Amino acid sequence: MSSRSASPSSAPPSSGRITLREVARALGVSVATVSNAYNRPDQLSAALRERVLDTARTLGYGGPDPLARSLRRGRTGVIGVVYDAPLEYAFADPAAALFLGSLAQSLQAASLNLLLLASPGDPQTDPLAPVQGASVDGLIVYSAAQDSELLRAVLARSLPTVLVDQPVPVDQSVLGDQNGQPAQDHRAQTSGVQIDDAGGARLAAQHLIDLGHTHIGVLCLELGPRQGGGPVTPERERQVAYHPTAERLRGYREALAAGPSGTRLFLTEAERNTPSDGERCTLALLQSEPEITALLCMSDVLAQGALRAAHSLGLSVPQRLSVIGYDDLPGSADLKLTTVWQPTSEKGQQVGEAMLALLGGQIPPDVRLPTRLVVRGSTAARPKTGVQVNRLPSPP
Amino acid sequence: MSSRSASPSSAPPSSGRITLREVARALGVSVATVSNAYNRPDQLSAALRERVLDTARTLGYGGPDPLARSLRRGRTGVIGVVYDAPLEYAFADPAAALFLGSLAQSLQAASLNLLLLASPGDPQTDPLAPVQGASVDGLIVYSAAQDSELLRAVLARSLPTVLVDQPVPVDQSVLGDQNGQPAQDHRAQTSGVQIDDAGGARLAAQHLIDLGHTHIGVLCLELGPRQGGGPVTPERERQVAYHPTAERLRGYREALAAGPSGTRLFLTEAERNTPSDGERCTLALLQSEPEITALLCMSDVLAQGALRAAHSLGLSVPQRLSVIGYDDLPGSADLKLTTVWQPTSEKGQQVGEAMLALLGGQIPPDVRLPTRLVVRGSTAARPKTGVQVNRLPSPP
DNA sequence: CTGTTAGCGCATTCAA
DNA sequence: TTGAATGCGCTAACAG
Repeated sequence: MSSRSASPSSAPPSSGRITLREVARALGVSVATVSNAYNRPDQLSAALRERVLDTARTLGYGGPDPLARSLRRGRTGVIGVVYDAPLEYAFADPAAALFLGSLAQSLQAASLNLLLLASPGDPQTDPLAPVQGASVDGLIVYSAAQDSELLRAVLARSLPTVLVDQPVPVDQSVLGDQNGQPAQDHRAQTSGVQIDDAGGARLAAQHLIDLGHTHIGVLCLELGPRQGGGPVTPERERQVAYHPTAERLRGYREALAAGPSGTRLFLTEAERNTPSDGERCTLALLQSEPEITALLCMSDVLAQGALRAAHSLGLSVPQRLSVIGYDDLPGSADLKLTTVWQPTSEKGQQVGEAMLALLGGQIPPDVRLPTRLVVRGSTAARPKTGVQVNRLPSPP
Repeated sequence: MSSRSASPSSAPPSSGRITLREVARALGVSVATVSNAYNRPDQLSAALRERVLDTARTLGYGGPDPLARSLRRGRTGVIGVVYDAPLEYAFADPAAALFLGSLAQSLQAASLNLLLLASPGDPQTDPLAPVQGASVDGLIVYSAAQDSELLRAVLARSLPTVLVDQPVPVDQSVLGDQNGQPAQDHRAQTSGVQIDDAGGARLAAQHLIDLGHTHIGVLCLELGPRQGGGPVTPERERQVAYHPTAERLRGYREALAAGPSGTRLFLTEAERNTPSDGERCTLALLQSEPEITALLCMSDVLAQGALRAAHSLGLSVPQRLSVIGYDDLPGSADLKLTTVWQPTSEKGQQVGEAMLALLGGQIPPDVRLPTRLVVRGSTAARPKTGVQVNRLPSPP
């Protein structure tokens, strides 16, 4: 890759980058003095310090090497954010972007930067390599399947860790120690921040039930990593790997159980959290279940696709089809989307603060943030029975 | 912060983290062997390797310390992305998110991760510290004011660098060397990827002129870092610090110059690239210039705000007010927004590839990507003269 | 195949 | 105030 000479027994300022030592030598002072000029100005005279900084500039020395400094100090000033999906569409989700933005902001206050760690889509490379090999002071897990290798790898690093929208595993065996030596208890360094996923979902489903809907479609986020999408069988539903998905589903079911019997849910799983996938799922769902008059979407992004599908089908919203999202993205108001709001920015901030606390040696309590139903224009009472609800065109 | 004992002359496995050496000692082998077990499996017998890995696990050793490894190897596997704005709203811009996503994806192919480097909003901390102190193999500048301290600091690091939507400075003096020692020529390690900002802008303005509009409002992105926003005076216009803003403005002006005389532009500057700021600017602009029948927005985000403003003012789009955006975000199609498309994802990919090339010691040619006008439903011919175009309600 | 050695570039005791 | 010495934890020669 590079042809840099690697001479073990080398002449001093051989190639490329200038070091602190060379600056010291050029000035005839010790390395400690130069180091102090940068790190402890009070340890030398202002005049000398000025001289040091000056010749450093002259030599083109840009200050202490961050890497060496980190090694020596034992801190990197970097916090890793772990995704279990390729980053390409971590960013495609506005809710994720929002979260990251506020997280970054709260960490910046402590001069910490964010390192994005994503499992590569490429199955060649080890998906654990990023978390295992990152030089970071702490790790934030944005969404990892429960009981996954990835989560295990994160906890195995025994770094300050914050789990977002995901319970902190209590079982030490996640660390997979098999011999006598007990693994360190990661919980001392692990904290969690979650929203009331199930509660919000319950409110959403309740709202539709109150409006008289009896056949309700559900557009699910992924149930597990790299699975297919499509209709959700009961078995599949039992082994949901992503916690938010599981919780929202639970919320929907709870509302259903509390409502009039005879109401039914029709579940379908999106492959990705994108509008176009939401559209595709909606089309498929309405095709196979024409009696559906309302849709519960696990994200506003998916709901946006549902709205598109309704439009292309000529089904007016909310008269013929009610749609509810989740997240309440900025922009959802323009769409007049009824949805479940979650405090995305605050979540980012709380995560940042939890990390800061952990870094400071404290153990912050787990945080649980509320959700709310925001009723806008995309939901209405179920169309009267007897009317032909969905006139679906035959598939193209 | 922590009470870790720092004993210089210490007993071997004192506290906390296990090291490679301790694993070696526990096994009675040399450190090289343990290192090889991780890095060069072909250098030892499978059996021994297994034994090594086993006892490592037993001891709770999670593999070589990434930091020390980086120091030794001279590579970190991290690429820094530099913003000149607080990250909190770097993410708020979907175009930025899209770009970052595809960038991350293309870098992941080479097992590189992205470190987000933003100048803190907090004026206390040194805004250059992040770029100066980041342990990275390369730097990508997403948007920095021309001739800024920040840009200088980036180039001063003499790392492989890719400038996005921004010309590569040719003037060596940006490095600010004042003494005899000439600074290294950064251009050997610097490459640029841009879009045809001006061309797209020209098409947009041309489109409005062709439709007969004569009084055109312009919603500008920030002209320079941390400035006020509001009406743009000619002086301000002459010293635009952000290259894309300058180029788009130039494109608008070019179309104007080529069109019928008498057509006028009314410029206003947004403080931030957000819908609500776009809305605010639109309101202010239409208030002070009621003859405006069309708006050129420098981003779709701003255009979205313009649409909102038009809606709240009761001005129908496009009958009473034409609106053009810039970027063509996913979602803009749903808004039926006429806009200038740019290859955001491809840009990210090209930037990634340029960085990879630089890292490989090559010097990739600068890349220039095309833009296109996408005409949708938000633009139409200028309303007939004589009609009271804007009946503005008095300000609330 | 395995062990020894010499630093990567720096921050920090401690003695001067 | 300043300087000399000691690793942070690891990898890459090279010698055995």
